[in-house]
Amino acid sequence: MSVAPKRPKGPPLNAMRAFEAAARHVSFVAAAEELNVTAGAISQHIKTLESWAGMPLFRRNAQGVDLTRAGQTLAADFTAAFDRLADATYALRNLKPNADFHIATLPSIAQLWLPKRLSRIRERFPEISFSVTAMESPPSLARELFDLSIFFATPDGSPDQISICRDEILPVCASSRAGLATVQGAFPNMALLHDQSWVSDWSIWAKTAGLPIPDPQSGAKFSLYSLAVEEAKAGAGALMGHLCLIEDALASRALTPLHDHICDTGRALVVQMPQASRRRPETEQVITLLADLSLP
Amino acid sequence: MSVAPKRPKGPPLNAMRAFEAAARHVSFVAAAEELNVTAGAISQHIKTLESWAGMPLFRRNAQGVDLTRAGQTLAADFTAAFDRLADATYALRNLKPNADFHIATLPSIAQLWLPKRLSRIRERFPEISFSVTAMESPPSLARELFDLSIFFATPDGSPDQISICRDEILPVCASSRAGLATVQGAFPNMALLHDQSWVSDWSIWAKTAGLPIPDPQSGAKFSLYSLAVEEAKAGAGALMGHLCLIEDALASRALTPLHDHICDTGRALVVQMPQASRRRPETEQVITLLADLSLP
DNA sequence: TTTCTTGCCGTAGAAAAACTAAGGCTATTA
DNA sequence: TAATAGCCTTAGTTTTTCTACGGCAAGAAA
Repeated sequence: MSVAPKRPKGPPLNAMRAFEAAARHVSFVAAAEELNVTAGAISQHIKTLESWAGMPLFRRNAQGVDLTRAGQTLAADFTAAFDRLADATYALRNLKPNADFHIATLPSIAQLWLPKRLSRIRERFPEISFSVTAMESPPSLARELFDLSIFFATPDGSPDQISICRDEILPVCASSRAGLATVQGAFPNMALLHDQSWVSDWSIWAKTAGLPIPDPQSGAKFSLYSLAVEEAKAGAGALMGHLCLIEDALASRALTPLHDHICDTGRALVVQMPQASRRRPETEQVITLLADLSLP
Repeated sequence: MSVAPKRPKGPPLNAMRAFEAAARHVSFVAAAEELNVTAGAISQHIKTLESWAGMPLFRRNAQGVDLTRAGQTLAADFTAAFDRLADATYALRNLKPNADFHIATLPSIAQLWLPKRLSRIRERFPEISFSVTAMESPPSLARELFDLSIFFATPDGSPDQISICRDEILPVCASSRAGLATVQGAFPNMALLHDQSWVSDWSIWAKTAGLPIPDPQSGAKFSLYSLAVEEAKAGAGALMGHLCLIEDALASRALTPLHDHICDTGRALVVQMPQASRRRPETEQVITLLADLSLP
């Protein structure tokens, strides 16, 4: 006769959220990044949930995790539930008229492309504060409270995204060294500069240009593209330039093309917004201002 | 140029849950009871949410709370979301084959009606542990992890509930005092005994019996009906007996009716189960055993 | 092979969140 | 006029959650 004094407690909400994120990403580290915590925290949450359920939900392999049968069954339910909760959260946030407008984007876009546009946007909406969060890969707008994300991507035709311009690349260097580069036999006749996460830029360009480059991954690597741009301006070598990111440097003649072949990477600068019901009223206008080409 | 380093954080999950419960009950204390915390905790959660949202969600009046316009808008969204989450939670719990089976019921039912039936149920399902949680009012099975609730209620014809027997009352007292009670002019000729939450029992019976009782709310009040039953057995006075709760005492002649009028309160002993998708597989059989009248 | 890298685990201590307890205030009920 | 019912606030405690960091195992690279 066990007369329990307390109502049965469900599992902790935070543990459920951690499980949902981990299941969706099939990765503890990715879930941790989404939730802004360490992977250890995710691991503990999931252990809590597993011990509540009395069975394992993930199989831990050395090179990653995957869901058990039970875990798979649950993941769908939890994702549906947290989707609804995200709806409610957006609704809550959107009640506030002048809440912060959050933009997620690549560090390079944040530094090289956005500032000019953002200042015009701020002029247009002086009462709203615009926050920019830099990250390496696009957040899920179904889950995180961003009002806009701007990344290089292959457009998928969804009505929630708008393609601003194609991602076109061509080699550039400091104008002061431009003359020297092309006269010799080897191309380019100087060190290569790379962004750490775009190390294959030179190979891609070389292939479409039909210009064999001996060792297209050699050279200095920078964790931020803007650092590589600065180095290039300073004459440190040749950089594979993404047109939309170096428009200023080209206009001011700080950088000069090393070759006239422009390679289209097939991707584009894509602005993605949340599903219609979650959008801030300003969204459309902000996008118009972002896409506007008539900049000073 | 505010480049925020961190992803925007949503409101704390626990605050959302507290808000949802408070909005549904339109009461902080009721929400607190459902969530097994104090009202102060709910109050703080809601304040957290309100400060996150930047606007009040509840209006605090001296005799209770009510939702603001904004709060009303949100309540529906949050309730939908937590309903889904409850689905997921039930699914998680139901993965475990022999998880505890939780029954919610009135203290009086738990003490006077359930034990006999429960022991037969335990015989039938020796591998499952049955927990009984006593509470004053039925929990929401859409939200709390109970597998069954048993309360006095007016049946509403839902397929998720089964009516076991009508709630019929008649006055009783210790058999040793039965002869004395009815001979005098006043009825009953002894002190009245009451359960604190059923103080109008005597009035209800008196009205249908056509027997005026001078002061039907006077007499000793007990916080538990079973205490009143014990007192009655000990000869302390007359109790309004609920037939299904005193069946044993009547059978053993520890208590004797003081009058032959039986009053139907219009309510019934109702067993309620969660919606079909959330039920434990044993539920139907458990109910059959509960409803079975052929008891020793 | 050996070494590097990636991703999860475990533990301990630190930080943050949540909860309780207790005293106050206001309006309704007796 | 008192008692009751609800909510509030504050302070202090308890519980939860998080980070930091050393470990381990498997696959990739040298």
